[in-house]
Amino acid sequence: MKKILITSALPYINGIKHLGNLIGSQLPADVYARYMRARGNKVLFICATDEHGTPAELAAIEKKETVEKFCEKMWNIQKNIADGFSISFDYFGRSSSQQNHELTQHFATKLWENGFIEEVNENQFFSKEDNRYLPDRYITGTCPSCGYEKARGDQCENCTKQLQPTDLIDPSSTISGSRSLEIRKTKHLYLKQSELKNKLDDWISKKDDWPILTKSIAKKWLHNKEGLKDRGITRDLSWGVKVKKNGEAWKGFENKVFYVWFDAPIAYIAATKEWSENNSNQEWKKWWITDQGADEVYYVQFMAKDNIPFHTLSFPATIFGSGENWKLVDYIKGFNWLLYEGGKFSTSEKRGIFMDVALKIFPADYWRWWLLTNAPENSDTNFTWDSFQNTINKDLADVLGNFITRVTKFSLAKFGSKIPKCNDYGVLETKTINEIELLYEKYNNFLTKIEIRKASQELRNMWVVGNEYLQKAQPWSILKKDKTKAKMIIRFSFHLINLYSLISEPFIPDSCEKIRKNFGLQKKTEWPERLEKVFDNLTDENDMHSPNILFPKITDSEKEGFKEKFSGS
RNA sequence: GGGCGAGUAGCUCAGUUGGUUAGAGCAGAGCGCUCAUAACGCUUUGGUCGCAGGUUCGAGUCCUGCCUCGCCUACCA
Repeated sequence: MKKILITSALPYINGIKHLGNLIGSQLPADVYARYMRARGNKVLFICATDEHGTPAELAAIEKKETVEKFCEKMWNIQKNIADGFSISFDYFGRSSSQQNHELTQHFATKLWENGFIEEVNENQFFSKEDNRYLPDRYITGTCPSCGYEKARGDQCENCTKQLQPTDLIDPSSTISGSRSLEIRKTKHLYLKQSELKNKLDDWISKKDDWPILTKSIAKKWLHNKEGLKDRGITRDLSWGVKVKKNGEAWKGFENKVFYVWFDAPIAYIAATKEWSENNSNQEWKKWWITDQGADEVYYVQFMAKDNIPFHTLSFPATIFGSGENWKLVDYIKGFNWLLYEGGKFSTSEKRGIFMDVALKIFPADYWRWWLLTNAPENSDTNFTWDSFQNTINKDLADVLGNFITRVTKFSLAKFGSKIPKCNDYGVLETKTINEIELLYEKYNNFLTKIEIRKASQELRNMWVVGNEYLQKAQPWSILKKDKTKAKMIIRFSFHLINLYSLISEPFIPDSCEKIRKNFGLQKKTEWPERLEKVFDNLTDENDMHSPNILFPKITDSEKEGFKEKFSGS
């Protein structure tokens, strides 16, 4: 038994996430968590909302709510949606928690003591009308380079030139449109990542097993022309973690908060602490502090590629710089983008499918299956309705669902509502078990290595074996001459169904639960080392209930309707 | 411009340290079965592995150049 800590990237609080966000972190993390639990490991699967920053404040203003209230509401919504997709978090916390405030301040204090934080004077735009400092991208003006009138303070979208907000001609606030902006001197804390560059480089260089995507992004940031840059970790906002040192206000930073990217990853630790304290224990230390047990933990992070720099560099820099015994990540699984019908998912243009809407139109397992079998592990993946329909109808309805239906209906019609007795297996059954055993081993290997697509293919291959078996065994014709043997075949088939309901659980947990319920199969168990065991463990008293269609097919007209509906504004 | 990745059957992809006739799923064709969500099973048609050179007894797999696509990053001389 191993201890495995799993975190998925924190979803930002300002809105409902789309399917790309789901497959980029929470969903594959859930597969891994479910698998590792099923294999008898001690798993802790943690996530939280990322709540601080200007976008959250603005979203709250738009909704005419206080930012606290807004975040609480959105946290609930995001939590419910995650539940809707059966994401098996052990704890879903919030970056705004008391624990995160304290830990963030603690890290800042340690970094300061160790000389990895410095105070830097900067000029920044202040909008009188909005009564706030404006982040670069919230300033609009004319691009000095190409004359485009709606260039943002960080970049001109027209000519792609990188800009400083002070470069803009006739700048205005994106929030209010106000032109009464002034440049104010303000002081910020910088994390001296550059001084930790070699340490980070050494650390990453040793990670031979990391995916190319993860390592190449990290290496690029370390070795580009300017090297690893120091980064500002404070902002002039009110919503966030107050800048404190040793628990007291940090002189000169009384009205500032830490920048989200600094406090967000710390929230992995803080959320674990929340979880722990809710249970009135100190378990969290065993997961996060190396000399208190965490050195035995295998820690895996899941995220989309845009988050990789923070997890390979910034957060480790925070941990290294603290000089304390915090657990570092052991493996980072990064994902590419999910595209929608060849283009990008777009919140503003309402293009693509969002998590709340997805749950309203199809069961979670449909989405899980398609997304996981097509996980953007090696390159961007394109979601199309045609592919979705085809994959679901073929894999879930025809291969798995129909196998279950044909066994069930036959058994009900010929033998009644009890699963027939008779474990007197013959050559064909042994052969079938052996065949699945081979696939099962591959499946386990892929899941261990977090190769989601490949694992899903092996799972499907195991489902196919069920249909092949029935075709060869032909219980419908055997029944005419040897009723006992027909019973044996059907019982064996039920054992296959039982097996599928166990091992498919990381991918389609809701359906697996439904299957077990419908057939009165035994409670969920750990996965066996050897499969023979599973083919022996149905009791004689299992009833089957409503043989409803488990996976209704997606019709052409449904598909066409959704294509139209989600094509964007 | 630089960095990274990808270009393999109609489509989506897999191809481990270079080794005998290049694989899977879907789609197509034929046959079989009738328990089943017209589902399933078996057989089968598709590939000069982006292009051109090179290394090697032998390259989809290594090297060089080029072309196309995607992502990241920078516009410095």
